Amino acid sequence: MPSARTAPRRRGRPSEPILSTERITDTAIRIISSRGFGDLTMTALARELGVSASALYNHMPSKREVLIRVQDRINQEIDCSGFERLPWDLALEHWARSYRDCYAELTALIPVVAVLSVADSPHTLRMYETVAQSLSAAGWQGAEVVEVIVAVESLVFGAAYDATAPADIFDAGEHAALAPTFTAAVAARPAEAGAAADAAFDVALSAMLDGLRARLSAARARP
Amino acid sequence: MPSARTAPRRRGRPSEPILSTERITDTAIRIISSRGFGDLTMTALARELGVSASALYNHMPSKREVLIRVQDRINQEIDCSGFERLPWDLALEHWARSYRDCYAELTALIPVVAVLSVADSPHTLRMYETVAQSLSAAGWQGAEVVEVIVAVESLVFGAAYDATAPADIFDAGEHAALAPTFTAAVAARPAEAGAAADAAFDVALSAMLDGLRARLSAARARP
DNA sequence: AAATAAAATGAACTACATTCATTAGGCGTC
DNA sequence: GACGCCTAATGAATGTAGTTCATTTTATTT
Repeated sequence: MPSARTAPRRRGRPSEPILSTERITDTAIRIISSRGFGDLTMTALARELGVSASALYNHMPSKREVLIRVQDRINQEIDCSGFERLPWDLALEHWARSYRDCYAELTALIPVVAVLSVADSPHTLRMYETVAQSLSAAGWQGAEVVEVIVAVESLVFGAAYDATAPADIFDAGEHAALAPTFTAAVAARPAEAGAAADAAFDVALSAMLDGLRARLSAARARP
Repeated sequence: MPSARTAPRRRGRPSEPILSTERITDTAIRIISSRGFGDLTMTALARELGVSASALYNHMPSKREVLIRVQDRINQEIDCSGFERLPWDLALEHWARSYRDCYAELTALIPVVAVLSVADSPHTLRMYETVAQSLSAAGWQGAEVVEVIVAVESLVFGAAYDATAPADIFDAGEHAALAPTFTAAVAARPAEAGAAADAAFDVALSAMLDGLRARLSAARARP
C-alpha cells in the first residue's frame, strides 16, 4: 500500500529507505498497466510511492532512465520459449507475435526502445542472445544474424502501431471518391480493428519468414 | 524574411493577414528541416513567423493539427513514380525505400502518422490509391490490397527508427560476455551505422517481397 | 565524536501548449 | 455615416511536466 494516506513524512532522511530503482520501476509499470502510459508522470509516480517528486531523482537521473528500466523489465515478458523447442523460423514467428503484443499496449515506449543501446538493458541483451543462437545454429552467418533480428524487430514495432490504430484509420470519409480502389479494398477488411490489424500482421510476418527461409536455403545451396 | 526583427506590431487585427494554414505548415517544415523536430515548438514557430504564439491558434486548433498538416505535406515527397512504370513488386520496393528515407529523418512524426486517419490527409490518401491500383492490377484481391500496404508500411516505420539509431546500439559493452553469439554477429556488421541499417532493411524488404510474390503466385494458381 | 554520504522535503525554475481578455481593422447593414 | 460583427492579432495568465537546489535528517564511515 504505497499510496496509503499516512501522516506526511518530515524532512530528512528516513530511518530506512523508501525508494529503490526496483520499487520505482515496479510502480511505473503498475501505473502504465492500470492507468495507461499517458498518466505516467514523475509526479504521479512519486505520489503512488508516497514520496515527493524530487526524491525520485536520488535514484534515477531522469524520466528517460525510468523508461529504460521499464523497457528492460517489459522485455522479459516477451515469450522466447519457442527458441528452445521449435525450428528457427517457427520460433522467430512465435517470438515476433509475442513481441508485437507486448508493444501494441506500449507504443509510447517504441521511440525510446527502438534507439536504445542494449548496453543499458541486460534482459534485452539476453533475449537477443537467445535469438542469435537459434539463428546461428540454423545456419545464418555473420552479420546476417543481426540483420534478421533487425528485420523482424522493425516489422514488430511498425505493426505494434498499426495494432493500436483506431478502426476508422483508413476510412477516407468525404474524400472516398478520390480513392475508389483503395476504399473498396478497405471495405473488404474485417470490421473490427484488432482483427484487421492481425490479418495484416499475419501477411507481413509470413511473407517475411517465407522470404527468409528462401534466402537461407539459397545460401546453403551455395558453398 | 519572416523572422526579420521589424518594429513590433501593435495590438489589433493587421491590415492584411500575416498567417495562413499554408504559411504555418511551410514554416513548421522549415524549422524541422533546419533545426530538427525537437525545436518545433509553438513558440519557435510563432517567432519564425514574426507573430505571437497565441496567434497560431486562430488558424490551427492544436499543435497536433500542425503535425498532421506537416505529415500530409511530407508524404508528397515520397516517390511513387515506380507505380507508373514498374511491375508491382519493384514499384513497391522503390516506394518503400523512399518512404523509409523520408521518415528516417522524421521519426518523431511516426507516433502521430501511424495512427492518423487518412481522412485528415488527402495527399496520403492519394498515395494509397496509387499503390492500391497497382496491387489490384497485379492480381491482389479484396482486403489483401490493404494488408500488403500495411505490411510494407509497418516495416517502413520500424526500419525508419533503426535507420536513425546510434551506431553503438548493439554494443553490449561490459555485458558482452553474456551474449557471445550476438556480439560476434554484431562485430561482423559494417562499422558505419547507416550502412548497417541499410543492409538490415535490404534483407527485410527483399524477404518480404519474396514472400509476397510467392503468395500472389499461389493465389493465382488456385481458383 | 566528527565528517561524509545518502535520502528525503519543499520551493523554485524552465519549457511548453493552450486559453482568455483585449484591441483593432474590414465589411455589411440600417 | 454610425453601429455591430467577424477576423486576427497581442499579451497576460494558466496548467502541466520535468528538473534543480537548498535544506534537513539520518546512516555510515573515519
